[in-house]
Amino acid sequence: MKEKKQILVSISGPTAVGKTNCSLSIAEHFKTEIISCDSRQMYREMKIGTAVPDPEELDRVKHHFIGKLSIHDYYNASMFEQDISSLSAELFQKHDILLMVGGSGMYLDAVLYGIDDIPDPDMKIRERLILQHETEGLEPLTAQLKTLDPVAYDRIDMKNPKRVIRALEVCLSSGKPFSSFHTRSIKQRDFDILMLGLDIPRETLYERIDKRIDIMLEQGLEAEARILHPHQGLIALKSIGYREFFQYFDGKVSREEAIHLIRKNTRQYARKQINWLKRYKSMHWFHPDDVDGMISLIAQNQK
RNA sequence: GGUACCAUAGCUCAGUUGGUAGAGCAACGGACUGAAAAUCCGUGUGUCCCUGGUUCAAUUCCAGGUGGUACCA
Repeated sequence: MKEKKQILVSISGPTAVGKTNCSLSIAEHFKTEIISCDSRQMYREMKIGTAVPDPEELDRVKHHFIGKLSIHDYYNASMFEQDISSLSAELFQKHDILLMVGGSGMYLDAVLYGIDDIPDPDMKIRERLILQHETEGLEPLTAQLKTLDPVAYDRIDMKNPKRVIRALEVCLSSGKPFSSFHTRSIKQRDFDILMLGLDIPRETLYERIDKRIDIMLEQGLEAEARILHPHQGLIALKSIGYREFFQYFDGKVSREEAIHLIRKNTRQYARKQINWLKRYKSMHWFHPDDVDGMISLIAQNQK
């Protein structure tokens, strides 16, 4: 008895392009479930600013990973990759098609290619390096990396503090060069991955972004941010929509400026997402309204 | 209708004592292996309103036109 092909259908696209709506229709058509590939919708305290599907939408189709974390939890792309590996194994028992929906590029990479097994970050070392960067600048760190891992030194952007600190912390905690952990291989999986990308004209996208921000403000984004303000140092709260309100609460900008910044940063974020997604040669691009087109492409791939 | 002022990047405006121009805000391009909605790198995108005149050379000076603003009728 021949089994039907199992496909993980990834639906991605820039923020506000219309992923939720179109993925609900597709999931209903295939009577399947949705796994979120959105690094911020996982935090249950951040609902309005991350535009999670509303309760009625969550009721229509079973969603996974939304609200599974607290802002106080540590999480990363590698953990996401592990989570999706085990969850998909479980869900493919019931479904031949699974939807993965979201625009977090690095998480997508982790699913599509796998992510190398690198020792977990040692937070003490990381904090020490961050402190050193603040007090002495980037220079000593890049110099140290050059001796510990010349390969990484050549490969990594030496002007980017986060990259330099990351490489160094792995070298220091493992005793081996950071670059030695990179296998540059693609992980084999027992299911196919079909990449769908949503795209609309830039101008329309920006209109949708503005509209969405208006809705967030109506829904009480400011109040949500106010509650989270005491925790503004957390990584999760570096998110757009929150960090700008924190600047306002801290008296650094006016409320009007903060909202203006939210609009601008969201547009820039959307551009970066588009830029990231353009790299996937296997991406099939669709207008979000073309649900039928996506459904027939998925059906074709099942054969 | 008259007078004055203005017209330069997507927007607000600088500027060139005549040698084809630059700020802010926007916008755009790119990188990415455990912080990724993070972080980092890069780009001026222009018929200087139009037509003619003076000049080796006009976005700049002159004339006319067009559009705008203010005031007077």
